Amino acid sequence: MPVYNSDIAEIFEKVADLLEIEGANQFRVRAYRDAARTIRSLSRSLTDLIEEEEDLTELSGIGEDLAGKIQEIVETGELDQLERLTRQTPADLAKMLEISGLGPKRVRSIHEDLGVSNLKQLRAAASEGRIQELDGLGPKTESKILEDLEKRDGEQQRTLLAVAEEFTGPLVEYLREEDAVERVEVAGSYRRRKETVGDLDILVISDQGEKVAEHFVNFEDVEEVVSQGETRASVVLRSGLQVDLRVVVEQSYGAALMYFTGSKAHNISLREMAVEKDLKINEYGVFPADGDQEQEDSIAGESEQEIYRLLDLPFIVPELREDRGELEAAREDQLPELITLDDLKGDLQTHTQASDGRNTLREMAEAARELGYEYLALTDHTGYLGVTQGLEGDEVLERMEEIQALDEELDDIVLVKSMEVDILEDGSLDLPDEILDQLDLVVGSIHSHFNLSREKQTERILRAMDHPQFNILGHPTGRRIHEREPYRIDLEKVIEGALDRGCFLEVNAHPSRLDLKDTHCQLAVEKGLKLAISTDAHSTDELRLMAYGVDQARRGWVTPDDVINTRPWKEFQALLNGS
DNA sequence: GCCGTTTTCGGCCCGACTGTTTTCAGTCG
Repeated sequence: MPVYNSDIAEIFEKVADLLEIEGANQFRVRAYRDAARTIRSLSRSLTDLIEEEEDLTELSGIGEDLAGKIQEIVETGELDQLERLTRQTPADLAKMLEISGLGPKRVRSIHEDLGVSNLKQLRAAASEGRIQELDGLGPKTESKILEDLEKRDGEQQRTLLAVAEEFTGPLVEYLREEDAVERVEVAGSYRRRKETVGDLDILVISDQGEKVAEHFVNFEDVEEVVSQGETRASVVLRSGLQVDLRVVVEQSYGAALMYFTGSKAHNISLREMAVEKDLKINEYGVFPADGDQEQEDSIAGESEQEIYRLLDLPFIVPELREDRGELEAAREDQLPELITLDDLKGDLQTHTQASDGRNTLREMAEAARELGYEYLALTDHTGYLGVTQGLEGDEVLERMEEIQALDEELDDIVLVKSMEVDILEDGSLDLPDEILDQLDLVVGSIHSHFNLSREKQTERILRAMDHPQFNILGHPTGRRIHEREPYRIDLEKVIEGALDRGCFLEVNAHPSRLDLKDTHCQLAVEKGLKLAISTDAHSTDELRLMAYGVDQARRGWVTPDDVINTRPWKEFQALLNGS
């Protein structure tokens, strides 16, 4: 049973929770959390790194001790320290940390003074009024705990970026209606273009914070006001999405935008760099470390550029601000020139009415032409999938003739004869060779037998890529965010296999797929593999989803050169033919 | 527990809001 990075990160997070409740040194707790974060954002598996005898202490936030603990987890699947901790402190206490308003101190006191060890007992204690008897806690906190416990039944989760965007427009527009509002920016993971957002972080420039906060909490979609002050406020919308508002004056715009964009890890690293230069960064600006904090003493803060410059760094785009090596790269002037939407010359996975799409071939072609594409691959499904009414045998050949005919008619866009071919359980392709030979582009995808072992699934994909006509592996891990886990594969082997065979991996741009994900893109690029960014559009409207694929690729450090469909048609064609 | 162009010991990002207090601890982002 292989141990995954996420397993190790989870163990470290549990250790951190329990240590925190025990009242351990906060910096020691932070070390475990930092390590967990580093591990989660790693593109390579720790199991492999250990196998190759790499030095784990090279990783940021991993020292001798934690490297040893990682080794222990990889070898035994568990961590002795965690077992010991759970004997002292019930592991269920950690769940109480998730209740808003409860941190380690309060959880500890509730446990020690009331004997409460799990959420059920917490609910009982709260409804019996025993919580408010404790020192430093009162009736308000108690009723808030009860409220949160009730709400948890409908488990809140992160919101897809594309869904969050729907809520953002009207809210931003509403904020602008208030005269005191000079400028509105949506920051946070939204600005970093993360695939999901936990909440929305909105920055407003104004010198009348209180007025703006008041206007904000009166938005028609607000269900609950969590907090409200002179410079910040938090609300929960009817959709369940939390929105945090922060108001600062113009002179602090850059500092506040940086602070509110995050990531938290990136900001902490920046602040540490500032400390080394005897400076202090907060959301109002950059100040001398020991000086006053009056606004006029600010050395920088109006723009993000200015703050980076003060730290001898070039501007770092929000998508890279994850503390995943961007600061080191910036210091060495090695930041990648990231791909943009404009770089793409074509879409390489689309569907029409011929299988499960909504529009006709012609409608798709015209929509792609309007987007300014040079080429478009029409990749309807093959027959294996009953539900999608894929094409078989002669139908495929007829289809290719249709594509060719329309291609000849339209002289300003190339229509690529292609199919999304099912990869069958044994790794063979769902079309006979003589038909595959007729295609200009083959996208191979897995749509069945998701539960094979990691070895078998990897082998299946490698065998499919062995076929000389195979070009692009569609949605390589098969995940659907919040809906379906990725199938188990050894992605590193798949990437190396693709390199060996002259194949490419897809970055599927659909907002609920985004597959490859950001760290996978980064791994592929590091290994020198080229990617295809495709929408998997099932209608003309969905061709516009390309932007999400580009966002994801940018988060994965992808440059235009790393992507095959940034090439003009002739070059692209040559690339497919392996030259 | 990690880490080092002042350090191998002594630091470790920074501020707002709430609820409970009567000056602040705890929580949160």
